[in-house]
Amino acid sequence: MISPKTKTTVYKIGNFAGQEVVIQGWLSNSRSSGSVHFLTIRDGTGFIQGVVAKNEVTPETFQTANTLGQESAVEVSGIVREEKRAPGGYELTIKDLKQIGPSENYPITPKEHGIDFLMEHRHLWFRSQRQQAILKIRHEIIRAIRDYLDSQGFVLVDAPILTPSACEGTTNLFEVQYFEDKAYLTQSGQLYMEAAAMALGKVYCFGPTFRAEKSKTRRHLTEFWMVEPEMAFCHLEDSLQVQEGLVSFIVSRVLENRKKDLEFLKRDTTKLEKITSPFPRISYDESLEILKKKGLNPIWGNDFGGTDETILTEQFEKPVFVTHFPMACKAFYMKQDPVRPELAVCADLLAPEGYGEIIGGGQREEDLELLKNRMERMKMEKEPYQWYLDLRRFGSVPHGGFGLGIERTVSWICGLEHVREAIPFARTLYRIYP
RNA sequence: UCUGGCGUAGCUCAAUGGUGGAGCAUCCGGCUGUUAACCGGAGGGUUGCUAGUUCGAGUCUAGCCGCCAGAGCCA
Repeated sequence: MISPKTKTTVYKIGNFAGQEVVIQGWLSNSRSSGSVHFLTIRDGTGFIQGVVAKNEVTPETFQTANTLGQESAVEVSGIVREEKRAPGGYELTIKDLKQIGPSENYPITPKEHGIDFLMEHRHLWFRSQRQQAILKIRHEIIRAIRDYLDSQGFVLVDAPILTPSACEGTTNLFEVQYFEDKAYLTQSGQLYMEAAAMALGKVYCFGPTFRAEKSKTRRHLTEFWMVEPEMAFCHLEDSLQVQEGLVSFIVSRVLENRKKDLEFLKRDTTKLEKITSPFPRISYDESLEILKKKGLNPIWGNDFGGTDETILTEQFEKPVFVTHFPMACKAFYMKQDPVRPELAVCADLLAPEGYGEIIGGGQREEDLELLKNRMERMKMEKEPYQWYLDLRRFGSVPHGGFGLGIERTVSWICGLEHVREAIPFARTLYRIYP
């Protein structure tokens, strides 16, 4: 074992210029020029090139450097040296090298690979620099969400994953055996958050949600993460201000703390720098006018398709709120507009650059009779929802909230082609391995 | 579920209906500044599966399987 005193990480290596340090990591790539081996070592905090020269190390160490396979686990000891040619500014002149865990025939070579192969090897793929950058940005986004909501006085209330019935439809739920009964994996914690908001005022849940939809697009996963804030004594405009505050805070924190990762992903950060409060608001009716001017033929009452969203968001540099959708395309709990009952008091937030809907939200129907009537019209069973109707029987207040999709947000901020890269282990229609 | 596309070496891809190849990876050799290093050599194949057309099928036809992109639905 090499002395643990000088152990450090690639991230902190600049503090040790001229000194001998120990790095523990993996060999991500190697090259050789005969008497000099160049080993690219990664340790989770960064990548650094180690140089092993034949006349500076023992023959055994030199031979080890020559035979290490890609992704071998190693412990190296070497002198930190400033090096203008190195991408990180520093190199390691290796003095000693130990193989901790061997690796032979690593499947992901330094050449291009197809997406199916990479997804099949997801457990190894995210050792790559690109995937590490995405995972770090995802972490920063989640941290920013919690920091922001916590600082605004929200209380985290965990919603159940196993639920007795559907929040919305029933066809797109994963059914599981629950002892003698059937249960479903949650598709939203929102109804539970309404209960929590009546106890604590401002709450949010953060967890996985599940949709058994047979969707096969770059924006869909069957298991994805959502943050769902819910607020009592809240009108639509209050909720929109929380949303634009949250989203602009997320973007600014990623720009502040993960600039290098964004650069590695070749993300155009000038577009992200424009994401500041407030965001534009247009009504559903206005959005149809915009689509008509662009030569499309939208039908009033229908939800947007992917093309509609792309064209709409191209009109704005910031995310845009589309408010007051027709009741017909929204869930039973949405509050209907008192002036125009065919509309819901709701808003979706569409991300720029064609990334589509990242938030859906609105005010909830707080009137017991209106809610019961609507459930009857939609032929819903009322028995499983008695607890939910209780919220309207005992001190009902105007309230609302929203759900922000984590993977779509990560995908937008990172500039990804597909949400499957925005989550560590993606679950899609045809993939549940690894 | 629907529409379109693809399936050839471990990986990424070539191959007019007529002897299945290249680059990378692997193994061997060379090189003291490489950056997806480079140079020389070697091994590596039930062309997704089944049936059919044909003197002859990786190539054409049908069915099935797998994957990709999009639609619907949604965050």
